[in-house]
Amino acid sequence: MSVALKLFAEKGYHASSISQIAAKAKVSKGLMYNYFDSKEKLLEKIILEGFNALTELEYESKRGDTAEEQLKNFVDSVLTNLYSNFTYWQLYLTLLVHPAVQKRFEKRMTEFRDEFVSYLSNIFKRLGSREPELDAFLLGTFFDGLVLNFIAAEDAFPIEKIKKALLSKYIKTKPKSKK
Amino acid sequence: MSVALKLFAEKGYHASSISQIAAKAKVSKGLMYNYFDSKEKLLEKIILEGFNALTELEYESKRGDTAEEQLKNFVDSVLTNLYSNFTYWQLYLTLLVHPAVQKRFEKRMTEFRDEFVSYLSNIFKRLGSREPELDAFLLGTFFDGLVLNFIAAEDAFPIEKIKKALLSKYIKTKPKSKK
DNA sequence: GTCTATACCAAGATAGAC
DNA sequence: GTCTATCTTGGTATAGAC
Repeated sequence: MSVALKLFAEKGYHASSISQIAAKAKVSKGLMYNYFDSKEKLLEKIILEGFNALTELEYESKRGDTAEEQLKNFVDSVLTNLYSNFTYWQLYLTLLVHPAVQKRFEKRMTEFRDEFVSYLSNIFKRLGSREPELDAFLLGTFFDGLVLNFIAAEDAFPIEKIKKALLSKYIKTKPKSKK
Repeated sequence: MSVALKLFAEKGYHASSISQIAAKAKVSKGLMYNYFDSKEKLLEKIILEGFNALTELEYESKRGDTAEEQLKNFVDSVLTNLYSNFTYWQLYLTLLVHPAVQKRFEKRMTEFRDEFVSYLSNIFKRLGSREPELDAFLLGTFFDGLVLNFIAAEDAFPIEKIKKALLSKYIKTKPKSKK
């Protein structure tokens, strides 16, 4: 499955053949069908597993007491996860991009995204934002852009710089009155 | 070519067959090969044409005298273009997402992106940003996220709201008269 | 320019031996 | 569980008639 994930993410579902996957995984083509009913079922399994990983991320990121801390942890988790689960994110992107594929996982993805946004807007509300939902949406959108850029140009990607910049944009460390 | 563009963008290059394209375009499969040497050459032609459209956008967006005006026009052009060239953007995304495909157009894409970013950072410099390159990069990344979201959920996308929010984030106007 | 017919191949999937 | 051999389908691409 990890071999298949990698191939699907890198070259796309249709461009990756069972033969290639089997060869890279060092098993025969026939054996593949002992473990997975079809190529499509294989994709499905991988995607569902990927969603689980993202859900863990969701819990993990909800640490901290103050809104500032929580936002910091959130940004941190997302970016760290972007590194360690690179391939999952890449696959997730291919789903977003192709509505045809996406349809089958739409519900789960919308659920997932809604939770993210509602959690974020709660933080923004407590940070004093006048339009917390909009701010949450904007940050979420920015994250999507990040994922995209990171995947397109992994190396030339100043992730630490971005983290700092993001936080300083959103968290106004007020010179006069601190909370 | 427009039929092929649509299919490639929606279902992906490999998932779209010459037969499908021919059928939708109401010509025979055989005739396709009179106009295009191969499926790959067809893709190539489409992509290059798409780049040209984006280049036009680039010129179009460079209107205005003050930095504020220019930024506004820039944001405006990008979002308007997102509407009207939806399918091109979608195809452009599929390229970004799959490094294997991307390699062949990497140079052109990097060129294109660099121009965008350098133009934007010039604007930010004149707006008084302390880190104009970073700001330009952040906005560029945000745009990518926008494209992604717009494609994934075209309908539920509050594009006008976003435009306003973006501009008010970057352009500090004294909030007085109009609402 | 446009079609039909067809060559050729690689893909997904199955059968059956061990 | 694992393999090899094989079936079937659908894909890209070509040939050749009109």
